[in-house]
Formats: sequence, C-alpha cells, structure tokens
Amino acid sequence: MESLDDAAIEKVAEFFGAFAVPMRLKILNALRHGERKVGELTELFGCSQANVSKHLSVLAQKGLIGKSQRGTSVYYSIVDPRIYQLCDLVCLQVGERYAQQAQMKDMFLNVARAAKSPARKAAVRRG
Amino acid sequence: MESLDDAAIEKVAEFFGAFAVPMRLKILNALRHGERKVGELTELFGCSQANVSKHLSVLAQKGLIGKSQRGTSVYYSIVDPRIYQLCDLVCLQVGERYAQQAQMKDMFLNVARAAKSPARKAAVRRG
DNA sequence: CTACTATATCGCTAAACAGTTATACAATCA
DNA sequence: TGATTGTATAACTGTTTAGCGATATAGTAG
Repeated sequence: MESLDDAAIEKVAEFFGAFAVPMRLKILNALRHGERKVGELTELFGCSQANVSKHLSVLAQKGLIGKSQRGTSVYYSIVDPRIYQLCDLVCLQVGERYAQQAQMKDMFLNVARAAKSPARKAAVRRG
Repeated sequence: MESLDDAAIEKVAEFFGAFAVPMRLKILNALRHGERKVGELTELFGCSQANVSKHLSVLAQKGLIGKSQRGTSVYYSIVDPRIYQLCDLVCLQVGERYAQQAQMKDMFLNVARAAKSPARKAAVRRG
C-alpha cells in the first residue's frame, strides 16, 4: 500500500468506509448465504425501507453487491465473497482487543474459528 | 462475523472506520518501517500539526498505534503489523475494481505483488 | 524561575452522512 | 385504464468529524 498516490489512497479509504457503518455490516452478514430482497432486509432489521435501500445503493455503487430485478422485487447479492476474509480478519483483531471482556471475546473468537473451518466455503451458495 | 451482536458489530464498524480516512492511511503507511514523531509526520504531509495529532489520538485510542515519549518528542509506532494484511487485502480488491484504469491498476497490483513477496517481512524493522 | 521546543487540546466552520417521513417510480395484476 | 405492491429518491434533521488557527500543557535547557 506504500506506493499509492493520493487518489488511490482515497479509493482505499472509501472502500474501508463501506464497512464502517453497522447497518452495512449487518446487510453484508445477511447476504452471506445468498441473495435477499429489500423487503426481507427491512423486516430483518426493523428499520425504515428507505434506510436499507440507501445503504444498498452505497454498497452497490462501491461494487460490493449486485442487484437483480425479478418481478417487482429487487434481489441483492454479494459480488465477491472474499470480502468476508476482510471481515473475519478484522473480527479476529477486534476480538483480541476486547479479550478482557469474556463475552465479547468468545463471540469474536467463534468467528475466527469459523473462518478457519473448511465448512465455511461450502456456505457461500446462491439463493 | 455472523454471530456477532449489535455491540460487537459496532466495534467492528469502528475498527473499519479507523482506516476509512485518507490521512490515517497515510499515517499508517508512514509507520510501516518504524516509529515516527509527530513533527516528522506533520512535515511529511504538509498539514497542520493539530490535525496529525488528532488522527494519532484516534489511532491510539483504537489500539492500532502506541506512543512513547522521549524527551519533548512523542514517538508513535504500529502495535500489530498484521493491520497491513488488511490494507494489502483491500488494495488487492480495490485494484481489481479499478482494473480499467491502467495507471491505477498498476499501482494496486504492485501492492499485491509486494504483499506476496517474502522480502516484505524483513522490512518491518524499528527505527 | 524564564525561555524554548514539541505535542495536545480547544473552539470553530464546513462538509458528510445516517436516519427519518413523504413522495415518486416501476412492475404486476384486475 | 386503475389499483397494488415493492423499491428508489427527495427533502429534511441531527450528529459526527476532518480540517484549521490559537492556546494550553509538558519536557528540557539555561
């Protein structure tokens, strides 16, 4: 990353920014096992449909998710499952940071275990 | 990451947020090969000392960097070099995203090559 | 003590953005 | 056509924050 100029650094920062909002992380989580329509996500999170839609736009605009209209519904899905490598790497480091708080530690370390298990790869199926 | 509750999700989001600001990425870049004092960073970036100091505070508060006062100067350094794994993983993915723009693509892919090279590990020395 | 240097913090402004409600748009069905 | 359903956008509010200059604080030297 050292050799990047200012424009590239900004792109990288924007990419990180896509993951820096809890609601967007929840959306990415929800898309782990396949596509979801907007209404499903809205109901799942119990927030406004407009909010979900806006975050989906952001994620789509950054190239993290793709959309597919079928009927009156729009289905969103992960473009590249490698983003979960990122998430799990972060979970690992955040988990260690909060190692004092037993409950949190366990949560994060469960994530770390799941990331190492080969069963995870099979879980990336499409709806 | 799936099993995380709202509080943990927020921690993860905050962690990503640390990397979501260009100036902070530049600072982390500058700390790759060892510690730096505030004045060095200020001069390096040509911005206000207050700004650098504030970003350093953010990074330190999130546990990404540590400080060591010696004389009237304060030296900051990376706590855990694994954060560069994150950065390089992101560079790789961002680079592919901008594969159309030849110049940018080259930059990012150089990063990817460097990340795979064993020579990189030796580069993590301390000033 | 004073003077000097280096860093941290304060006060501020402007911009970005997450969230809301209300409305517009698009696709299907009667 | 009109009605209905599902999604996107508009308009707005409040909060956050990156940036700056000015000031306060901490350490050193004389």
